[in-house]
Amino acid sequence: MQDQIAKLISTAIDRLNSAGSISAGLNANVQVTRSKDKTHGDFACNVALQLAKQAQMPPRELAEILLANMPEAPIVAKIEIAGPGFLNFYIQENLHGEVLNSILQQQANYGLANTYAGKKVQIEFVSANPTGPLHVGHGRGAAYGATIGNLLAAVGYDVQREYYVNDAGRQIDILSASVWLRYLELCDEKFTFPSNAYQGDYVWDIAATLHREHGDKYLHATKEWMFDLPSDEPQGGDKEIYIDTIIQKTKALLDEDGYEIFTNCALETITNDIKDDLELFGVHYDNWFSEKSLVTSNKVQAALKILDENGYSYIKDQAVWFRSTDFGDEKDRVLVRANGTHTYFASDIAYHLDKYQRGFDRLINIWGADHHGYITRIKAAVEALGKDPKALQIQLVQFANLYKGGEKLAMSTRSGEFVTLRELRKQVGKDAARFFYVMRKHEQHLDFDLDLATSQSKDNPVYYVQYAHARICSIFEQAGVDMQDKSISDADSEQLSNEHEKTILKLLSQYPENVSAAAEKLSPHILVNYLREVANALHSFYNEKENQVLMDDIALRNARLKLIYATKIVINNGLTLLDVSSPQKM
RNA sequence: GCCCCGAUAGCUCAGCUGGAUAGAGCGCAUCCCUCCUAAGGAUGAAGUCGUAGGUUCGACUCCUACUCGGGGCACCA
Repeated sequence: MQDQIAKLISTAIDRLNSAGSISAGLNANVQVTRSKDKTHGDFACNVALQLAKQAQMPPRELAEILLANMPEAPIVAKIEIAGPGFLNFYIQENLHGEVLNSILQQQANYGLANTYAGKKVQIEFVSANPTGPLHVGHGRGAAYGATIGNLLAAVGYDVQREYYVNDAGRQIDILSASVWLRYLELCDEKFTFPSNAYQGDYVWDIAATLHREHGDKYLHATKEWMFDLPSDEPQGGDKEIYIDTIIQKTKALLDEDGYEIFTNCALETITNDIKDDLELFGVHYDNWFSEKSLVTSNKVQAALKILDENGYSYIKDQAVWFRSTDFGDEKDRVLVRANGTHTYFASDIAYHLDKYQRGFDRLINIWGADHHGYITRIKAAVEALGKDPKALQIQLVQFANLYKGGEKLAMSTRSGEFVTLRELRKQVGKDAARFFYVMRKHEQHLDFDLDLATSQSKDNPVYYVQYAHARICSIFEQAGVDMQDKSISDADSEQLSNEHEKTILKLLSQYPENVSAAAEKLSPHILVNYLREVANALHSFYNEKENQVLMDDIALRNARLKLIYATKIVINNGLTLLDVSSPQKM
């Protein structure tokens, strides 16, 4: 409808230009917006204000001329000029009810668009290190990424959701050593656990599995390795140096095969745990990409070679550096350390090269806000590899703070005292968690109120929206009418004439544009706010006594059933995009 | 020091790529079930849109400086 109106205006402008009645040729991108205020009609256009200068005449006068030159259109009831020169469009009354027919026909497809049909987008998100269970900090990225995926699919994109598994590197070595040490403790060895090792209980669990399967096979008495060690942090030493030494000892004592058994068991256990967690959180991936695979297939080497060939790397202090300052970075970055191992950055470069080679039209990375310093360097690398950095979009998600009883809950990963995503899900449920995580703009800090998320009242936005859906189902149950019944789809929507009904009709017609706006801006909160508005309109309608749906006037009753059925479809479609359920009963 | 995000009603936040009297929820005050789930609804009070300039016919929205929060600046990932 907006497009049709925009066309009317463009036509008017074209006519003026070709008639030469205005000295300067007018040139504008016509924007038609929904009127905020009912007294301003359904749609408004400010083009006369924009073009006033070009046309060298007062905006109101220009608006008059445009209006006079506008072609007739059956959908428009009337056009008014208002305020400083706005053109206000009123849509034919009977057209408002048309939206119900299209919703009932399209059902789950209502609101979907094919704007980006044929385009491939990849979204990489969460990608937490497989060194422990997901915690609530990862939850927001997971919810955001999954929802963005749904939204982009809704506007036609072919979406691939990917998790980059950091199954190589130092963190994994720390994990393997941590497991081995716990294993030793299970073998009744006594020593002080390193301060920088992974402390969580899940490490014990993995160690227990290995101990059950292999008995004492990998036991080495404490005195075999507890010598020539630097001091740990609590003793005034460096915890990093200390743990690195422990890793070397672990590798030496276990030899390659034994070490691999510990690493693989830890990785497999934790990765499966993460996968389960995400599945239960309604987050599904199309691909799990292994960092290790980049190493074993020599893709890291290959990527570094390209950088070198393009003249963007050099050797200094026995390390290989990337000349990222050529692309605006504040300093050059190390690719290969003096000790010969490549940095995380190096494999990440290879990973991004691989993504580009897989032929996506668009790449989206979702990172925690703490990684923002990394953006310049990865974009620099992409450019140095000869790829277009503009195809890569990095969305930063700010932190979420949990509140309970008005108190902020603290959390830290390494200490093992964190709230896991699993605990959160068990406490507030998947629906509330997913909804709350995307309720706010992603670049805004999020206060996640656990008490509110679990409360069963209108204060809780999830319940509020879900309840609207349940209420509608309940009315149909009371009516004893099947939603699919022909009497509903054939009902005459012109029966719907009061303010509550009109408000709902208008809102329902706005669903598609809300979906595309949310997708366009990668902003699920737009959809969330919209659904709250729809729920509000429904509850408001419901509470008015004269809006009683179940009544003797069959024509009006059926029209209202049609209205709320369409509302149910829209709420369900919207909640589905958020991976939140639409209960029939509550 | 440099970089990113934020600052809008007492609180938590919207405000659509500048537009017509700045919106919602909570909280507060008053009210609404012989009525389809009160897990709800209605009405009202409440804002110098962080500060100071600038661009514009028009600025919460764009630009500059500053103030205050949060985060980041590794041969960690």
